[in-house]
Amino acid sequence: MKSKPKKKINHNSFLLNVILYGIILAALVFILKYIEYRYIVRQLRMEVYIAVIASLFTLLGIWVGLKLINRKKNPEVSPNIKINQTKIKELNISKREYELLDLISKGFSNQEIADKLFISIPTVKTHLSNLFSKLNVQRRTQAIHKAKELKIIN
Amino acid sequence: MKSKPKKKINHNSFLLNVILYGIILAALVFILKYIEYRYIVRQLRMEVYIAVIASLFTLLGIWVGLKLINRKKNPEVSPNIKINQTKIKELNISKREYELLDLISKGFSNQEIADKLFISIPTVKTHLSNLFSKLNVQRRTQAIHKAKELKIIN
DNA sequence: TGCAAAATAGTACTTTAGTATGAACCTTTA
DNA sequence: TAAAGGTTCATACTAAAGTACTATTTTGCA
Repeated sequence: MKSKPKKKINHNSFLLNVILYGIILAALVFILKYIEYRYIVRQLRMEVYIAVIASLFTLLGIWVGLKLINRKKNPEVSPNIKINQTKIKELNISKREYELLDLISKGFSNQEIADKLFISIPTVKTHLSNLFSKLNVQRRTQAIHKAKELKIIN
Repeated sequence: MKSKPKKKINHNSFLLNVILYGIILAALVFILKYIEYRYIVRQLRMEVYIAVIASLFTLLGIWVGLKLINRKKNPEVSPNIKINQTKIKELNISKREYELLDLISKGFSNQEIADKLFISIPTVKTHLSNLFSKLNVQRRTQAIHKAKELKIIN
């Protein structure tokens, strides 16, 4: 085991890990077969045999599960959370309102939003006013804070 | 299997899951034993037998691994990033100014901040005005956005 | 101890934000 | 086709935020 040449894994390729897992699995099967033929009385110790295999492969499975999770987590870079679309619908926030919510969270003023979206300032105010009601807040900063808490914006 | 009374799991207790896993494991072992005595020619199909057990328990292990991860992940709430203290010093943001920055990011108005810190509104405005200069912004929403980008607040 | 930075406060002003109300217009759908 | 929801705009307000000074008091540190 120790004399086995180290396989260097310097990039997190999914395929590599699958292959590695396959090799380990195959190796374990052969080891078990080997043990079977040498030490185990076939009929009597079946339960033990099963338990050993089950435990080993459970651990392997846990390891694989953790690996898979890490693969998913790291590329997130963490500040980007999946947006809770359900909550948005639940609060009856319209597409346009959500658009404005996103813009105020980026620090734009009503004037800048109006220019950006080619609408008038009163329209911006109307949208925001409605949005604030739906979020149950009074100020844009509160809206931003609450929206982040509810995971409806990043 | 289908007639089995549903076990309602309404709280995510660790112990419960461990017990549940134990039960499932035990059940699988028994099922396998049963299959063994009925359908499998003992000596010849050993490899198949091992493969089945290994696969099943690997899947179980993956499931358990994912469960364990979820238990660990959710309490993280994830948006908490390490704050870049260096950047704060670099921008010459004072302790009080940083305090105000944190409060505006939580949606508080000048009046609320004044009440909370037992200072006057003009003082709040002075601090914020100075803070905005240092962050090179004009509005509190911009300040919040920029501060998050610079990782000096969460 | 004395100085610089920080914290506090004030006045006066401009700008931006937010509320309330009414209304027109456009899709979508019952 | 009429109702409903969404988007748009307007007016007239009030409230909050932000700027630009000046000035006093604290406080940390060389």
